[in-house]
Amino acid sequence: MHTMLEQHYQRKLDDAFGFMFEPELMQEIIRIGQARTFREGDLMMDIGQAITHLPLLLEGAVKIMREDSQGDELLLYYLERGDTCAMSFSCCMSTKKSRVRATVEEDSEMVLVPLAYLDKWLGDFPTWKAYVFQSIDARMNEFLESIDSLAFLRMDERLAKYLRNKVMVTGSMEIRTTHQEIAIDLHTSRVVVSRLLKQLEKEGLVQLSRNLITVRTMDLAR
Amino acid sequence: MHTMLEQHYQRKLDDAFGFMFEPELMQEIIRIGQARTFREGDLMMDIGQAITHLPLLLEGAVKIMREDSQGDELLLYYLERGDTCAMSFSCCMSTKKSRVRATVEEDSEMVLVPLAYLDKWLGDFPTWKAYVFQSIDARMNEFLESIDSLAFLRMDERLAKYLRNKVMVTGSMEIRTTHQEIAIDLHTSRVVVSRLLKQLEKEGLVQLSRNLITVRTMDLAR
DNA sequence: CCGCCACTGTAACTTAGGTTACAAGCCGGA
DNA sequence: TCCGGCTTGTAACCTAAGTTACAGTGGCGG
Repeated sequence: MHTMLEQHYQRKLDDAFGFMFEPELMQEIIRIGQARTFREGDLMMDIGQAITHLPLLLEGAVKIMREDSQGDELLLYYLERGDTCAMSFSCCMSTKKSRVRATVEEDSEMVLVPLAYLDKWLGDFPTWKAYVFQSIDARMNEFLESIDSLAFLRMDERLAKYLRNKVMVTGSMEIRTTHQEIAIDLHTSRVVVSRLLKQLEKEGLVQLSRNLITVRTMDLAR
Repeated sequence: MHTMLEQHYQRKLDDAFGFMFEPELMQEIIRIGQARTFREGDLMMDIGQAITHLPLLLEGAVKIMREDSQGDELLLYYLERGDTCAMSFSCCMSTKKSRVRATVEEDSEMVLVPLAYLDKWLGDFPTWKAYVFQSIDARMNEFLESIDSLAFLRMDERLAKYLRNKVMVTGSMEIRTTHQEIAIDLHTSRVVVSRLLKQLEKEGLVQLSRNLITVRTMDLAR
């Protein structure tokens, strides 16, 4: 049995989705959804794990990664406020197993909706349908972006793009991370990242210190 | 004004989609769709071109490629009988511009449905909805496959995978193409392809001759 | 305050893959 | 039949990126 979302979450839900969903759908989400809070570093979903709910992100950031059989990883994209996992839609019709890993990048709040409702709402709420297809579109674009980067860019360009993206997602020019972290996200080695970062520093584009990269210009290469 | 699909296409439509769509939907497609035939090498759709119709493939194969601003290309996947362009679904809600190039790999027949009907049918026909989401799921999987290959495989493994895939799509162990063609699809250089193919030949996995690669075993490197 | 550990810098080396160059074979058309 | 263009093979070379090794440094816990 369900209890309605508490005020705190209702307000945030409204901030993130109120402008796009019709009131009846918002009511439905409040009635059905379960609120969840995650802390930075939490593993929200792993590869192969069964998908049972759709997350609607109210706050924070979630990092979506791919991993191969050898344990090699690659960052795909971030989910932010107003986003959801577009792959759940199609999973819900077929596999129901996650093909990606989702870890919490910044403390996050979200509302979880059981998969069963997704389909029902498609017919009931036009704004839900629009949101679903818009999410799928956004994710397909992210995939194409990833493919472009991997196929067409050199590592220094991928690094610059990564930093730019990180600034966008966090909204800060101060990137608090280690070279090792970046190496994992880009699927390269720490030494390579240090080398290329040092190059960017020599060009005056960033400033390096321990656990911190300060971006000096969004003009980062290109 | 529309004329109904002629018998020839109706039969093929039934072969490719009859088992999955309800009769009312098949009737609707026959009433609305326009049949088209393309020849090998034809450019069906280019990047930036407006999307107005959804293609339902009855026969043949269509190669989907990505291109960057410098004109560098990369093969994404093939569409075959029973397939459709999943990206059109989401395009239809937003951009309406193609982000990929579609060229005809083998002479193809298809039925084109104006985008306006996609949305309508979603509500009217459960099998259509299932097909749409299953197509999206399949394409997302292809994207993840591409990303995995680019991020985690060496060029020799990507080449082997490419050849395996080509055998699957064409249903023949004889691959009629040039090293240059392969180089474009994998976004590498002809010399590299020749080098690696020669290696595969030395290992007894393929046999090379002019404009022809004969695959000797589907065991092509794992 | 000391010692440890995580993080960073850098050198030296290796390797995959891209580039240039050229020779030779095949094939179709004049 | 001969020419020219497309295709393939291969060598020699270059560059980006991965690897190994090690030194220095900053911060935190004991």
